[in-house]
Amino acid sequence: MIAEVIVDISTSEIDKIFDYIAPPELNVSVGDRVKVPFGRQFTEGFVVCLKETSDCKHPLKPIRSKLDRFTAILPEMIELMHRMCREYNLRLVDVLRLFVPAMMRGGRVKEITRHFVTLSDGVTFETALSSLKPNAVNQRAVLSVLSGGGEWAAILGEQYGFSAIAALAEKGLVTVSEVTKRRKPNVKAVADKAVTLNDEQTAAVNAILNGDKDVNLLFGVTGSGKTEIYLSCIEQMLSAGKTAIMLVPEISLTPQMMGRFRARFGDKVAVLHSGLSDGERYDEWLRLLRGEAVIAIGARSAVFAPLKNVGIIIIDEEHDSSYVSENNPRYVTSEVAEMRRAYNGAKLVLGSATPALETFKRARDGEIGLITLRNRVGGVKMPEVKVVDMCLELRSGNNGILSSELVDRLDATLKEGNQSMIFLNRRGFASFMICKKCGKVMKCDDCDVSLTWHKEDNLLKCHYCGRPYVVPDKCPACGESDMRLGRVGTERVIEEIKRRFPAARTLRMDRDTTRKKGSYDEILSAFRMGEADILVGTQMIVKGHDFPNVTLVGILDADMSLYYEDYHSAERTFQLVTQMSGRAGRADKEGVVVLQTYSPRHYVFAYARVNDYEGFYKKEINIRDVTGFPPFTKIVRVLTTSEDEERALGLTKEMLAKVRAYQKEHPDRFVAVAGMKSPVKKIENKYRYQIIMRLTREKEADTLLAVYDIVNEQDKKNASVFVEINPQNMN
DNA sequence: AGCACGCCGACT
DNA sequence: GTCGGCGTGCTC
Repeated sequence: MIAEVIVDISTSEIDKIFDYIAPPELNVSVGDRVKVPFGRQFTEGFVVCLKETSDCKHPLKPIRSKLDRFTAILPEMIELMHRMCREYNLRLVDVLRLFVPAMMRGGRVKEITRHFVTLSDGVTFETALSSLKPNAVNQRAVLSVLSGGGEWAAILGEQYGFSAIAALAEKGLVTVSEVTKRRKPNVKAVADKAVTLNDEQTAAVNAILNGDKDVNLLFGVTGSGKTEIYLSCIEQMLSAGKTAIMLVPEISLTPQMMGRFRARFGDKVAVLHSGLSDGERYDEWLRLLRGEAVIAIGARSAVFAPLKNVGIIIIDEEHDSSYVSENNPRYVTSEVAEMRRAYNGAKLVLGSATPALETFKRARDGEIGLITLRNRVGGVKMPEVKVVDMCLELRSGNNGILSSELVDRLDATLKEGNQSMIFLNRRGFASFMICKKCGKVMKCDDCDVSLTWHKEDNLLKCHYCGRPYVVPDKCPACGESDMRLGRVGTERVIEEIKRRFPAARTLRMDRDTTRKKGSYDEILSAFRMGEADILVGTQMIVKGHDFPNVTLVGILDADMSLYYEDYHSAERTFQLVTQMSGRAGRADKEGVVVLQTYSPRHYVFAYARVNDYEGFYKKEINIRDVTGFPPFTKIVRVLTTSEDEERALGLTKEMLAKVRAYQKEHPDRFVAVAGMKSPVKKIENKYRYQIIMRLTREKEADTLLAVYDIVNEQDKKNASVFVEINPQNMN
């Protein structure tokens, strides 16, 4: 028997299938991890196929051994690997590595074994006791503990001494057995109220499970009870003997969220997220593989959960950008979910209050089902949104960060004893240029996208067509010379608040204050417990946490994401404002949102103010259509990195020439092609150059393959090239 | 990724 | 004369 093996070394030169002899006594099967001789050493590898003959010219070497007692990779996942490699032009190994816990590779797995003591077979408490000397006090004590069932040797030993256990074992009265113990993440179940679904929810569950579409968008405002629908769907799938995968954004994987699943499903749930130790992660993964757990809940990588017979995959907050992995094996979670769904004939649910434009378009086009939830559970009202024009503030003499409206409301909220949240929209490192007087933002004439300031050459550049612009010394619209680069920090906001409200207790949450593990939850629970009046933070305070006493939400510099250099910016801003608004107010307390902007008349705010997603969608999708951006086109970025700048530049130029030649042959397939330095020129001592192109829908799959071919045929010594479709950011 | 093979400079 | 520099080529 011949085994096709993929060796666990991540280099493009080695990323191919190698044939090995599979000795019959090893009983190798597809999906096993094996140790194989490779060159002059031994390496780990994955068996991806078994066959009778090999067409390899060299003599084959035999597989040395199996690495695990179980088959680590399901046949379904081997097929998924091939599909992902084709789709995203990835390395086989890189994809396989996604399928197994990192700790398993390189022989680092340690199953914790503990010694468990029981009375030996055929020995009763009484007979054992009678055979002991009366002065064997500790041995007698151990026996009395064991009469009520077994106990861990560590616990018995600590209390009565290990010699007592050894003595009893010596006499054959007790048996010490090695038991593998699972490290279970500490998840406390929270009280799971027996909830009866309302009519809308019942209809949704029915549509998901029995509707004519296998993929459904569950579109419902925050608070419309989506989680309850998920739980109910999963419950029904389990009783039909199927398994389930529940995906949530990393940041929403809070103890409360997991607690709810644990309360409903107990040990059938396995949790997979970055907060687990390697050991916990491995054990949870193994519980899924062995079928001891049948629900996987986790962040995007949980889409690779080793579950057989998947009945339903749910992606909550479907629009969240964390579902697209940023680098190396780059994949889009919903697309992978669709592949697994198709394999198993399962259901796929995409849930969101603010779906990605592309998803909503698919639903409107009838490609996937659309299930709309119109009502909030308990009839909670959406808060009132006040849009404050910061240009007016400036003109009336307030050039601070906080508008007078926000200051007044903060004051009132403090006096009422309620809490406020202030959200600072500071994303990425890119800076745009804005006029402090009229709010004019520098944009590309060709692309209608904000320009980004490049420090090294002091130029404004368009990230989509590469066109450079000179930094203006005065505003082209109003002549004002006070142009600024947008960017404020959370520290400055806190300072400002301290200055105005010395008595207010504040908490700050951003990347700096949450660096330490667990500090994220600490800050949030401190705020929930009322230990502070005002929480100031970046993106991370946005996600679904319930703070019953928050009645005021301030959004500073809403323009920051509006004029962020990519075409998503309006969509992102809408999502942010909508979600942030969802934090203000509860059934018994009405909430207010103060939104500060230099562009008060921007259509995003007009729709966000009244929570009109569909209105926003119609407007935005039309703009995308006219300007030729996704979902009507595909943006492809070919990023080349190398420690040698000349090498990166040379490779980029070479590939650019080939792309241009291809473009000449098929002009109808391209909107634009440009080559440039990456906005962040150097990361980890590697120079970065990129080619950005926009593909029309005309034979886009073929064009993409052609681009992959151009990349793959390049000699990539001392450099690496990777292709990204619709990148989330272009640093 | 490793590791060997291979062909040129300063050392006991 | 040798030890050792790391360029490049191969791994079923």
